[in-house]
Amino acid sequence: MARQEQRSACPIACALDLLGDRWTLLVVRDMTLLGKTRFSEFLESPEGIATNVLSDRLQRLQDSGIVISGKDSEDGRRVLYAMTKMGLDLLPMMLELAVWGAKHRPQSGVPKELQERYLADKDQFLSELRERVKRSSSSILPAE
Amino acid sequence: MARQEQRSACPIACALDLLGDRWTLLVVRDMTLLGKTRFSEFLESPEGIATNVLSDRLQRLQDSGIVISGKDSEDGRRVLYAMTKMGLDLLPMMLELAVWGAKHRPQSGVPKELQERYLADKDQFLSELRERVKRSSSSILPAE
DNA sequence: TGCAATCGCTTGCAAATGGCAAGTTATCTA
DNA sequence: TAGATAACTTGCCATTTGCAAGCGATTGCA
Repeated sequence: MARQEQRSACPIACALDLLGDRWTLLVVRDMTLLGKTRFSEFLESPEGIATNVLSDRLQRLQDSGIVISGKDSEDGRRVLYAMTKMGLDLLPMMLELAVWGAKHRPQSGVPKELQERYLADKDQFLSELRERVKRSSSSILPAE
Repeated sequence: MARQEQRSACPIACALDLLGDRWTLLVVRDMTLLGKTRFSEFLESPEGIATNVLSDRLQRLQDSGIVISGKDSEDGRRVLYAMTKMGLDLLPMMLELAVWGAKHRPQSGVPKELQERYLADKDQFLSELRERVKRSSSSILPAE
C-alpha cells in the first residue's frame, strides 16, 4: 500500500502529494499537538485509523523526512516516533487549519482559551509549542 | 461518487473530513490564488484532475458552503464558481501550506518575490489577497 | 524456565474511490 | 440549421481503504 509521485511544481500540490489524504495530518496532529509517540497511541485517537493505513502513513512520513523513529530503549517491542524539523514546520499550517475548523465546523469543539491565546499572539504561541514538542521528542531522536 | 461524515469533534479532523484528499485544495487554490472561475479552467491545471472528480469536488464544496456557483449571464452554457467568506477563510492555511511546500519540497517552485512579500508582512499580504479575490468574484456571486 | 500478554506490523478480502475515455444535454456561433 | 463548445454523467477497470485475523519479536509473571 504505497506509491508516490509529483503531479506538478506548485508548492501546494507538492505538499498535497505528501499530506493530501484523510489520515496523514491526523497522525501529525497526534504527534505534535497531542504529544503521542507510539503506534498504539495513534490507534487510540477517536477517528479510528486502521492499522494498515497507520503503518503505511508512518512509513511515508519517514520516507519524506517529516518523521523519524527509533526503538524504545526501555522496551524493545516499542518503536517511538517523533517529528523532524521539517515536520515541526507544519505547525503554522496545522494551527490555521484548526482555526478554520473551529470557526466553520459548528460540530467541532476546541478549548476557547487555547484558541484565544493563539489568535492573540500567533508567533509567541507557535514558538512555545515548538519548544514543547521539540523537548518532548528530544529524548527519542536516535539522530537527526 | 460522494459521501460525507464526521469522524470526531476535533476541528482539524472536521476540516479534513471536507478538505482531506489530493484534489479539493487544488480546486481551492485555483479559485483563490489563480483566479479561475470555470470548470474548463480547473481542468487545465497541470495536475490533471479528472472530470468526474472535479464535478464531485465542486459539488461537495458547494454543499459545505465553501463555494457558490451561478450561471454566466453572458453565456448560458457556462457556470461560474466563486469562494464564499467561509472559503476565503481558508487562505491563511493555504498560504502556510504553500510556504511549507516551497521550503521543504525542493522540486517545487514559487516566485521568490511573492514569498518574501508574504513572509515580510503576512496580515498585509493576506488582506490584499482577500480583497483581490473578493473583487474578482463579486461579479459572479448570485447571492450569498 | 515456560507461557500468556503486548507491541508493531502484515495479509486477505470486500467495498469504496479514482482515472480514463466515451457519451449526453443545453447553449451559442456561423 | 449545422456544428462547436461547456459542463457534466456514465461505464469500466485499477488502486486504495476498512476491517478482521494472523504473526514474530519482546516482556512480565508464575
